[in-house]
Amino acid sequence: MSRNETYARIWAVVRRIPRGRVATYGQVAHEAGFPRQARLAGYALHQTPPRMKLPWQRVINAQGRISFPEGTEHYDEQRRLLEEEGVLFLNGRINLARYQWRRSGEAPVLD
DNA sequence: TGCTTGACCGACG
DNA sequence: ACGTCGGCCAAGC
Repeated sequence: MSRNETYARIWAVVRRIPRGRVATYGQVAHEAGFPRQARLAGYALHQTPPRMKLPWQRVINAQGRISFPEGTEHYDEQRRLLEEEGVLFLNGRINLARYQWRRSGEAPVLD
């Protein structure tokens, strides 16, 4: 499988994440068909051309945190975009139980 | 070619 | 709540 094909599959998954929800790198990789390759998802996003207008901000790490160091432009931008769509941060952390995107039929979303 | 790095993760102490 | 380690694998030098 070519590199572009691999990235295309990852991008396709990211595009499916609804507004106001988030997914982890590992989850995105897994659903794209690459289990245990979280880094691949991160790398694909890193390589995303800005003009693609992908909802990249909806991908966060498994700890419920933004993967950029706090205080960087990237961090601020991602956090702003997420808060704009209603995602709440508590101590720099997103509650995955509440905001993680799940395909219908899986795990309940609690309040 | 080989080595290091990284928008990662899960397990373990 | 830390820190460490091994697994992953594409990029970049």
